[in-house]
Amino acid sequence: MKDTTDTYQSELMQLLESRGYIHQVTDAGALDALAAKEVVPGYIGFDATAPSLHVGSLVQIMMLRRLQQAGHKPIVVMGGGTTKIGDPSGKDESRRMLTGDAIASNIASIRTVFERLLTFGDGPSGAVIVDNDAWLSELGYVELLRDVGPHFTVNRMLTFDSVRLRLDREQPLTFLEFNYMILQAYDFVELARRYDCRLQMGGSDQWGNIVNGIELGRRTEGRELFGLTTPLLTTADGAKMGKTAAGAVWLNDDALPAYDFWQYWRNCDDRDVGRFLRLFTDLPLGDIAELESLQGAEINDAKVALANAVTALVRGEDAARAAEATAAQTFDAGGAGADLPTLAVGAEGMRIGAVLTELGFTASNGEAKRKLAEGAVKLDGDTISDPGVIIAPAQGAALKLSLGKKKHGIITR
RNA sequence: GGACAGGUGGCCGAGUGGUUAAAGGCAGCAGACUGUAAAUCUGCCCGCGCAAGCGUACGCUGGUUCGAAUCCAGCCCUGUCCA
Repeated sequence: MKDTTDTYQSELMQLLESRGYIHQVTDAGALDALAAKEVVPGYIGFDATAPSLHVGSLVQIMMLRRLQQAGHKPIVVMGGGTTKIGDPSGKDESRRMLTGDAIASNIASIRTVFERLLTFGDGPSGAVIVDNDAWLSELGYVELLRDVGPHFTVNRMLTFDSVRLRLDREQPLTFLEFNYMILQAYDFVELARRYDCRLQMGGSDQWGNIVNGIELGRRTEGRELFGLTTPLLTTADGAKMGKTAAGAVWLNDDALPAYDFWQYWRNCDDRDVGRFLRLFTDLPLGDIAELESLQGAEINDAKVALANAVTALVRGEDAARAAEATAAQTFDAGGAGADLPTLAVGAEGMRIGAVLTELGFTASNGEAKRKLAEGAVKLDGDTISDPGVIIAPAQGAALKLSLGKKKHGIITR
């Protein structure tokens, strides 16, 4: 499963392997051979529990992009149907169920990101997006039992981690959730029927679900299907990707400002730069090797390149350029860039603590006062420590308010 | 159904009647050092209030007491063992 880069024939497998996407593959040799001779439609399923996906899902999205770059057909499966059930994997508790309306609106919103990263169309390698609710909700119970039921033994289902963990801990696992793995397996088979889909990809935690689909496909359709998982992505200091104290790093424009998105990448750990460049940008491997080899402070150039490239992909070129320009003005020139968060106050001004909280720099008035006392707050470069200060910019003027070195905002009237 | 053990701040985990907004650790924020990195050291770390101060908080509900996270009763939940 490793060190096979040289032996892969297909562009797809070479691309995935060389950029670090592959954790496990069901039958790497056969998949390689298939991808070398024909267009392979492949899919990844996405959750519809929130109006935006976050950085934690970006590897999967990029993998679909790679699939398309290698000439194959990416299928985005929105889990409208399965979201009604909730994947029990990796959780102790049941997920709350969403209404159909909420799911539909989440899907519409999530879709915008895919439109940036994939090329949709009817061509052989045109991306498609489908909602598994389309077939799952029409499934007849008796029909499903008869077609799929005989191929799953409860004995085996009980051995899956997602199920076993709950049972071992005597936590309830509802019948509804117990069926999740069956529906996901069914998805794969249904996609094989409708789109000739041969490959399912996903995070390493999806391995069991993916293998189920492959087996179901072999038993019901007599077809060989393939599965491929990515390594579990963590940052160099061991945290899951995409979550910061301030919240998730959302992909959608309206869920997180582009400047903050850019900063997330700009501030990544030195040790992550090369890996992230390979996974999340289209830069050629040669360029990446060069950026990665930068030492000391120069590695910051690589971080900027990373932030620019990822932001351009996910948010668009303009957003990336604006974010970079703002960062340069703010950090290098000590000024204030246009992309910084801005707050307009009335003629009567606003107490400084309230301004900090309003900008989202501090969580409460109390925290704002503590930061003032610590000497962390600067107004136009001058440290402010008196919580009684009222900020009231003159008409048309703009003041730069900073908390620490990284959080900067603009106050206008 | 029975017997034990336990439910404390974002997480882990001390605390068995007052001096406890609650030790310690992790996470987080800020300062120093740097490179908007890591590591290290230092400070902060429930909310409201300019402030004096006030309000909430130790599973839930009631009780004892001048005073309870700490004692009592009932209930809910979790873990381990028995049936």
